[in-house]
Amino acid sequence: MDVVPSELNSILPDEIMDTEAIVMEDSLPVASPAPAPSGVDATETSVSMETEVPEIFSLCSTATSTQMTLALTTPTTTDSVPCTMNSGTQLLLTPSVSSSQCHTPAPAPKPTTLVAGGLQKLSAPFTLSANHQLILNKVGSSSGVDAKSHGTPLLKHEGQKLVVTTISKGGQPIVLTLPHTAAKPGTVVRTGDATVQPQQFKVVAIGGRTELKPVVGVQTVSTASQLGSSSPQTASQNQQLKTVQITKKTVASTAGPMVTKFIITKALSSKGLSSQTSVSPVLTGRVLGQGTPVTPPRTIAIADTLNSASQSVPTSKVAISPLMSPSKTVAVGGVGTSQFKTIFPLAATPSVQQIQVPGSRFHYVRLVTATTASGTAHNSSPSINSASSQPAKPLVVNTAPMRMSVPIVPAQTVKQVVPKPLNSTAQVVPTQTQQRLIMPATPLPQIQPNLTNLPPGTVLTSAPGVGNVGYAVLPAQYVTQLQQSSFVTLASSASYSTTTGIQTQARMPLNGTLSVSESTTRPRKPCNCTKSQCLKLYCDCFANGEFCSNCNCTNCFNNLEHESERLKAIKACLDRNPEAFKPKIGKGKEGESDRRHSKGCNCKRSGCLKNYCECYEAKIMCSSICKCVGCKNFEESPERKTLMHLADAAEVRVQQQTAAKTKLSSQISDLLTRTTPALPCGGGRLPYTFVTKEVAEATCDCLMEQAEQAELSSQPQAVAERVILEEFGRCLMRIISSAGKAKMDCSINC
DNA sequence: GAGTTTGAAACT
DNA sequence: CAGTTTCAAACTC
Repeated sequence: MDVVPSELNSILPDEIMDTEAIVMEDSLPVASPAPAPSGVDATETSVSMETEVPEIFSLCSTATSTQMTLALTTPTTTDSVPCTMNSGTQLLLTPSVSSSQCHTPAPAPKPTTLVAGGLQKLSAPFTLSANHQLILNKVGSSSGVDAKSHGTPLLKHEGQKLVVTTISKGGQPIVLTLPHTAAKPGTVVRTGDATVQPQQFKVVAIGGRTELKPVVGVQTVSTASQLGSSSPQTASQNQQLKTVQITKKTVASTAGPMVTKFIITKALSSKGLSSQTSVSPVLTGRVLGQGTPVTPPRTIAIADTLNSASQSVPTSKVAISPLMSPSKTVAVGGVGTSQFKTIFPLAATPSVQQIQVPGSRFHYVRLVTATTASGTAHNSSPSINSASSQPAKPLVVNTAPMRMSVPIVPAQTVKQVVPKPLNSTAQVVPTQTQQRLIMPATPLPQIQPNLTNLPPGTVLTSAPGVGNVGYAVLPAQYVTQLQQSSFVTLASSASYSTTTGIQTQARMPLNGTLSVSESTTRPRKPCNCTKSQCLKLYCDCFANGEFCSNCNCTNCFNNLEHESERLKAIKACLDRNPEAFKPKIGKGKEGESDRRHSKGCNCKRSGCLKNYCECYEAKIMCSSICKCVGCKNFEESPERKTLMHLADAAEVRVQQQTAAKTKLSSQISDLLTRTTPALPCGGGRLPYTFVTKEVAEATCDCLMEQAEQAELSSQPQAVAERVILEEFGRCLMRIISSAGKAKMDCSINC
């Protein structure tokens, strides 16, 4: 069987699956290139906006009498995952392995692994392993059979084939048989051969869960197709591959040390304006767990801590956005209009579900607080408390599942959310029993009728003691701001900040000064609305589902202080146009350009060659649906070409200037570094200005004093010089010591 | 920076 | 749905 079942395909969104892959080398041979399955239309891999994710499967590869549980995510409190990245493109993780987790064939009352958890139907709660992450189970053949009999998806190796067996929604087994030869990203290769063959999987984060899905040829075809390539080979040429390599050594495996290597390959289209390329991908921590910060140029944010306790996740409908993976930041659209969704990694991996409503620009996130026990999320502890104390009155959400919408952040707001471990007082990643999710989310009243009073930006929290579902809804820019600003504190033990407080934090960092990140990475230009109260689509902030922040608007109601007004305005806009908040730039019909204005422009005097024109502003050409007059924004337009050349030239100049400035700054920095003494403790370098005129004079005085004393005591010249030099050395030490102390004091005070 | 132009949004 | 008004951004000087 060489064709992926449609059920499986349906859960593999192209945008997610095309761009990521994990290569598992677990004493597994490297596979030869896998031919893309023929006769499969690449479009089949596309996923509807709202996708049912029927299964989470664990991949259990049979290995001869060896049993290994391999967690892709950060292990738990008992496991540590050293994480390194080479050349900024590869991340090496070395998780320890529990040898006895995966293969338990018998059903457990409180399943702790996927294998033991039974059928992983989306609609039914399931239990993840200790760290709530995908577990690759390497089991013996006999164990695999047992596990399969319990409905656990298995990844079996049969010669040259990798068979992923699971149960579809309809109860039908889904068997994914991998081609014998598969060596390319986006293909799945079997496991277990002595010959090294790359087995590649795609990490699919679904609603907070990360699933490792084998990449099959169909996906490869899709990728190639999307990237405009006619073959997988061409596709690979057009892609930049970001690889996350996870190396695992079994520690307790009965089979002895094993090395498992995962390679998460992020493919980026080289097409500058394509939706796949506008942003460096971010792999949130669900995939790999606690990670070491990754260095540029390509940042792969590895998620933070994970719980060790079992958690259940009531999964009903998990949205896989066709636009992006939930665990990464993906550009949608093109320059100027690209939109991004930033999804935060959560500690409780399976507890965030994303749901996208067809036709909606919002991505709904369902956040379910996981518990430490095997109970469902409905029994979870509250994730965010102190709702009553918040002036903005965050709603206490009942236990019913609810959907959260996530406004997509405009292109300018693209940021790589890098969850970084904070100190004890600043913790973004929730603890084991609590979740703190700050999610760019906006509830859509028409979809969430019981939350019609929730305007975008409302922070939803669960009440202490009664909450089981924690929601935090914040405008997208807050997410990015909060994420990038280290001052954000989401301590699990502290009371959750009020909504007003959060907003204040977003606008004003805790230290009272505008943070560099905020000032330099502000999502977009501030608005200048004066009459619309920023509650009409005239306001770009409002139109983008964001709060006004650092804007120049007057009488602004686009904030948490005016929730009700804002909600009404949103509702009014949606009443007028249900697609008011949808991106205006989207994909056109088949055969047309990839991007086009959803409504078309109506320009009359600008020739569609000025930024008045929304098409031109979005750097796309006018299409047949435009009603513009005298349009010059078409492919062969000489005026357009001239403008483009001018724009390119201007861009080059800007880049050159930027490069020159950077170089100058670097040189200055080097100069300062070379001219400043190093602290004895190695804690940095002192500013050269520490040697002030007064310090120099005092030093000279000391030296002169020593010289005079030596002279008075009729010391030989050699002795006098030595005394003077010793005094000079003491002076230097005092200067250094004082500087270090001052620096330390400064750091404490600051 | 003030004034003008422009086209989308809002309104009728 | 079309015409008009309002609005804020883009643009010009």
